Amino acid sequence: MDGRNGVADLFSDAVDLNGVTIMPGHLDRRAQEAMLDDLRAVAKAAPFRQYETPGGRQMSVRMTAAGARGWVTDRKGYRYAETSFDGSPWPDIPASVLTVWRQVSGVDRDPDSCLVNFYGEGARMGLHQDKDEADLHWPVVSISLGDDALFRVGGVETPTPSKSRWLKSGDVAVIGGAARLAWHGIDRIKFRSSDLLPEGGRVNVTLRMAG
DNA sequence: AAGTACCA
DNA sequence: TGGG
Repeated sequence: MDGRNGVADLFSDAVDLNGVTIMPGHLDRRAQEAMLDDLRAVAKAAPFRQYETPGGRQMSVRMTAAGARGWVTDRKGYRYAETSFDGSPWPDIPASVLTVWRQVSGVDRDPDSCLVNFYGEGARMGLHQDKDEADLHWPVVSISLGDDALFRVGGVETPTPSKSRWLKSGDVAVIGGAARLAWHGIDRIKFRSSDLLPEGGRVNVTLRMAG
């Protein structure tokens, strides 16, 4: 085991960041625009909202989801929920998003959860582990759209030492294998560094098996 | 418990 | 700006 995801070998320009595989420029502009259209439809059905952490602090990132389960948080804790806060089921995961999972995840089962995170000006996400999923052997796939984002990846046991890299629109990352529980976060974005979103900001899509 | 401030 |  070299600490990378096996799928990295299929992509010649893959970059390793503490065991997380990044595929720069995986999606071309046309694919990014098509996916963004699909995500706007998701957000229309299940609007972005700002969640509160169990400690009572507001997250700067706005979130929604698609698929059977979406991640939510409030003062009671983090959890996956089968409905959004208004009680309606999450929209279906768009086909454009599932296509990316099938290309890079290295597994033959489709994800049941697609989290959609919007980073406006000044938004960030502190270092954390994705460990609320029922079975931690499935990978997590992350797709970046819009503004550049400084992605930080630490270790599996501890957040530090960490390495960082600027993610660009169209980059795809796989958090799996030995790095599945790696600490990771977004230090900051370069607001309006991309013109994909006319309103500015970054959309991050993550695919996973939650249940 | 997915937060910031702040330091070099 | 990177990092603890």
